[in-house]
Amino acid sequence: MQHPVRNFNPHLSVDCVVFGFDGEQLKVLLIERPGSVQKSDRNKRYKLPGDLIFKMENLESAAQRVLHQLTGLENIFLRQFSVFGKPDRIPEGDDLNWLEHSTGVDINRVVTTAYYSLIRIDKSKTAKELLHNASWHNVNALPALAFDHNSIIEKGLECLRMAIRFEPICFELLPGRFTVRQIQILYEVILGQQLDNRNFRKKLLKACYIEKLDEKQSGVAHKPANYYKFNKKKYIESRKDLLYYNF
Amino acid sequence: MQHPVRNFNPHLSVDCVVFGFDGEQLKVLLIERPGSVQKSDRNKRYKLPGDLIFKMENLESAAQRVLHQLTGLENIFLRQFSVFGKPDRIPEGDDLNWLEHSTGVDINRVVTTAYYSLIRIDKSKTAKELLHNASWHNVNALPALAFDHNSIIEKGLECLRMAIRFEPICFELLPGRFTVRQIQILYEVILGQQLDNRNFRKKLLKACYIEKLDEKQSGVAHKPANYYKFNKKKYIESRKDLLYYNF
DNA sequence: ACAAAAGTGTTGCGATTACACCCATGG
DNA sequence: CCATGGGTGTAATCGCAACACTTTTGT
Repeated sequence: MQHPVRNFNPHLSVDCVVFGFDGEQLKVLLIERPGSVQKSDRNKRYKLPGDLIFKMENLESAAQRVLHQLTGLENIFLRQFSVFGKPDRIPEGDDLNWLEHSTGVDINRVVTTAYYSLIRIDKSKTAKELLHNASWHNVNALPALAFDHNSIIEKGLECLRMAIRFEPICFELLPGRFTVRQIQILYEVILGQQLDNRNFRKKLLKACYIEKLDEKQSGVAHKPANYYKFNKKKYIESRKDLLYYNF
Repeated sequence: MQHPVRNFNPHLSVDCVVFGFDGEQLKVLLIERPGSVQKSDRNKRYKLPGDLIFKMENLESAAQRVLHQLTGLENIFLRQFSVFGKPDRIPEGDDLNWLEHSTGVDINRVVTTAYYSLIRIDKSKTAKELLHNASWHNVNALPALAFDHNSIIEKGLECLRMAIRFEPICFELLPGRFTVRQIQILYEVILGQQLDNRNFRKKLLKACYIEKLDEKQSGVAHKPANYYKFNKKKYIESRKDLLYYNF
């Protein structure tokens, strides 16, 4: 938002649902709008990270730009999942005023392309280092957000749920080495359901791209868990001879 | 495209991949651009049906509008599947010239929201009744299209393939009553693979929303096939107690 | 020794696959 | 009576779900 006004396309934006996992809960990264704390929309002072795009900017680049500014990371895992373009999605009044004020652009309608993004909380700037107005929120306990951002998150989460059934993208949320338990909890919080640990383990470990490391937890007051890593190359190889449709 | 120029939003369009099924092949509806037959882009004279959207128009309404003009149908089955927004997706030159000329709008970049749509060929206007410049093309033998429309179709088809594995949306492509064989061929052409007819039949008919009718084919030189219909109400009912995630 | 989480196998069931012949009709 | 596609059943296999106890460590 520090860019010259004339470079923005006033009709197009991107919004990012940034998921993170702290080991227990699925988190979403929200921005607190600076000017909005005072008034009646106190309960809508949070929004998704996002921005208008530059006139000649790629949509995905715009999303990467927004996330880079926010987290300091590059090449973030991003997936486009929907477009939100109802003419009234930005209600007249405070939301609109804020947007026009903060972008300096006369806006009559914005279509936003929504991405979800998976990042490792430990790799991104820590809470204190994040831009002062960004913070992680539990996905199950979100405040009422600006614009239609609650529904964008809802839909993004649905798409994430669908996606993890088919592709091992969860690993984007985990540190490079992890225990089976960690992934299981991650699946559980994303799917919103408990999983049987024996069956989960079997299913997970039979995948050739999950590599057992020669390292164990230490300093824990119980049997230490083995560490594993995700081997992306093997995964991509294995996809080649995978038949998709089991009809 | 017969609307006053000033109502268009010059940055936003919708494009529709309209699928149809003639009993043998999966078809896509393409538009022939009027002015473009003469020159070097003779091989790119086809495009997807689509249009810029009005300044205050809903994206999906815009898609419905485009399809209504084209086919005469209302309430067409539509599903948004992606956004295409690379700044260079409309190459400088003929494509751009044509677009600026035909819309009367000065365009520097268009982001298009892509929908796929399923229609019953028999319900839509017949080939002769369709706007003179629209025609059905075999999805496996498409010409080189304008803009990035070939990749839009490709992705739309992928999404359709994914979708029919989970939802009985195929019926949108079939007449109200149909034989098992017809659906099987439809699945086969969408998935691009042969299916065992005994297994297919079992799987299909155990679904409670496929209703056997008291009608048979007549006038065929073999055992006449029974007709079935799709009961949408029963389908929606049955979804309620369906558990999605079989993890 | 105790608490706490890691790790391990088996069995039954339901779903999926593979596969070949008889049936009803029109010509 | 023949050609054509419609319609049917079974057996083997695979994958999934359910389920409880032993192991390893720190305190």
